[in-house]
Amino acid sequence: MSGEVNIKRLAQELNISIATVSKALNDSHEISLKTKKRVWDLAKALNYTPNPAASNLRSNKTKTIAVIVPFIANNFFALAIKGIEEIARKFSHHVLIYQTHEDIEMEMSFTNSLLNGRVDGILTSVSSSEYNGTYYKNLVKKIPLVFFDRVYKDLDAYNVTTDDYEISYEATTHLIECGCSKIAYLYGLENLPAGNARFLGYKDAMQKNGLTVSDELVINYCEDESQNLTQITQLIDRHGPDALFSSIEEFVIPTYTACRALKLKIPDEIKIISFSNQATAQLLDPSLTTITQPAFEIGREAATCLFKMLNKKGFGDDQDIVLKSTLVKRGSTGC
Amino acid sequence: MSGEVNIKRLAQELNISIATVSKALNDSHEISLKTKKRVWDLAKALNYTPNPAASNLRSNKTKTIAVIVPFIANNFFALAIKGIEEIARKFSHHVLIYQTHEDIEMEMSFTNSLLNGRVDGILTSVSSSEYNGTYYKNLVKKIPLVFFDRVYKDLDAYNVTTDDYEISYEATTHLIECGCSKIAYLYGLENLPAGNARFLGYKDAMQKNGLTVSDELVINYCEDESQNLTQITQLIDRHGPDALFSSIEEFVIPTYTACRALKLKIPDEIKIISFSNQATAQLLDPSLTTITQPAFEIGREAATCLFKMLNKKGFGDDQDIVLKSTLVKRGSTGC
DNA sequence: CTGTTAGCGCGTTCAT
DNA sequence: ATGAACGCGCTAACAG
Repeated sequence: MSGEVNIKRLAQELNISIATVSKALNDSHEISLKTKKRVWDLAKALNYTPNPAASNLRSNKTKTIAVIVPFIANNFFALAIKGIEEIARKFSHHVLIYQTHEDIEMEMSFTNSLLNGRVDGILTSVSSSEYNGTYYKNLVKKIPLVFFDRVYKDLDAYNVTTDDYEISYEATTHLIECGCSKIAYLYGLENLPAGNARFLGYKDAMQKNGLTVSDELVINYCEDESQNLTQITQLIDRHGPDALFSSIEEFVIPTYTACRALKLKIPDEIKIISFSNQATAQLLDPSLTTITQPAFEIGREAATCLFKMLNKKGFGDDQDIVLKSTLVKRGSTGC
Repeated sequence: MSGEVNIKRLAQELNISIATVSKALNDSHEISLKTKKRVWDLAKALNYTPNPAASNLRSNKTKTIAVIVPFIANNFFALAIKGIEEIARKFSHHVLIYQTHEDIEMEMSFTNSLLNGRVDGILTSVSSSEYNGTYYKNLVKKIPLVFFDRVYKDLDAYNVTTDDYEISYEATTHLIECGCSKIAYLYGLENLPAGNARFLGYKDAMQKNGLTVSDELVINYCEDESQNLTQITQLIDRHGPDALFSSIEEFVIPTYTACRALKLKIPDEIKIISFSNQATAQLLDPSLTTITQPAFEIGREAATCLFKMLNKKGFGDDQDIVLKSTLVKRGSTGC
């Protein structure tokens, strides 16, 4: 019944002008309370909701933000998105999702398609496949943008990250204190600041403790998952490390699979530590010592940051928000 | 530079009318190829993209779909969303995400906010907290809607589900063939067809094999996770089942925690089987026998189904798409 | 306090 | 083959 219900319709039924209805709906102070009430009541009765396209067109605001991530089906990003969604709802905004599959071409294609006013702002965790600083340098001038977790440094944009260097340093030191001296490093996110910082934290901790960092003990993540298993198995076979430091969660399954296949006792014969969420860790026995990033909070912080930009409540001059990760010590490091 | 670029601007620069530009951009057959080329070239040169709000307003199409799920940070839904996003991109559509936290009020509030033309269609996996058939009965008349995984039956809407009954029957039979006779059931999604079907599959398999289904061996999922652990521990303590059938992944961690605490050897003293994704199962040792739903494919199928509706390529009269789950047999059932 | 008017950018008549 | 004119639903400037 009743076709579409818009302000015109409300105006007709109430015998007042369209403009008055519009103002009343927006609770303008230049409309009498009596008129407002009449409008509100009818609006509610007819289940009126403003047409978003029309008001976007007019106001240049979409009440929509976009989230661009490498993957959705990933513990970290799924949690981050959850956080973003909750903040967005608090600000009555809608959330568009895009996944790049680590493909920078797709990433650019998505962001470009968002520059025509489809969204008010963008939250992005960039692809690790390649580094295109100049592209983003231009982009941040065109649309409010916040980087989270996977960021581009030196860009005059807001970054929400975690203390990758510090926590890696701490974790490595922990392994050393547990008696390890030959610690292999499973290197992920090599093209990104986060990956580099993690590796640096490991290296510095090693050197600080008089241990040598050898290339032979470092494996780089390979998208072909079976390759990772092979690499890890070979590394253990050939060099017999007494610990494995996995810098990304993707290494956890191949690491455990390799240790099981080689019948290595964890933590007696080899200790393991990994960046990983808690749920994954809880499933392992003996439980894995983890570095857990506050993914949910990162999402919330990043979104909050974006909404501050949108509301032009320009905050301090600090463009970097750094959240703390947690080193959750468990059985697998044996202390 | 150059302010906004819209068809007006293109028209001015080319000294032709706005209408011609509009038609050229839409590749209308009433425009000469020569003119089209000029328009396309300039459009590309100026990086023109149509203003979505304006074209939505005019065409009543948004090229956007909404996905409503209970949780985002959940293996199943994250994978389903991944599938949806991929299909949406294939059809050049954007994807809005909403999470209900199993709250039916929020669910209704979201869907209501989408009825004013913000999206072309909705994909939803409904909340398990309560059943509101009449609400959805009306809703499906107002907007193209596809239910996936968590559906409302008898609604004259398209449903994409899995073979819950059959796979539960199969899994229970497998346990029985492994020698189990006292199989406890961890009941999830009690308010939904999927939950009921899973339970029924278990019950039927039990009865078919002459085993009794006792209330004492059934636990209902409790949102307070610690409660689940307590319940499971007590159940094992008091009734000593020889197998646990977990009907939702959320039961896996408390189940394993309980068995570890009670020092029960899996699978020698107790066998475990659970609905769960493969990644989770791989982390467990001895590995968990799982019922794995094709989450990614469910997402893809549901989205494909929605786009068929949108393109009015009305398909067969079959409103239900049922995908097959997989029983991945592993060590934990001992055969 | 209320109404009139003029667009926002685009697509679609209907003329020419 | 091209253009003029109108309107989608809403907001904002200005008048009264």
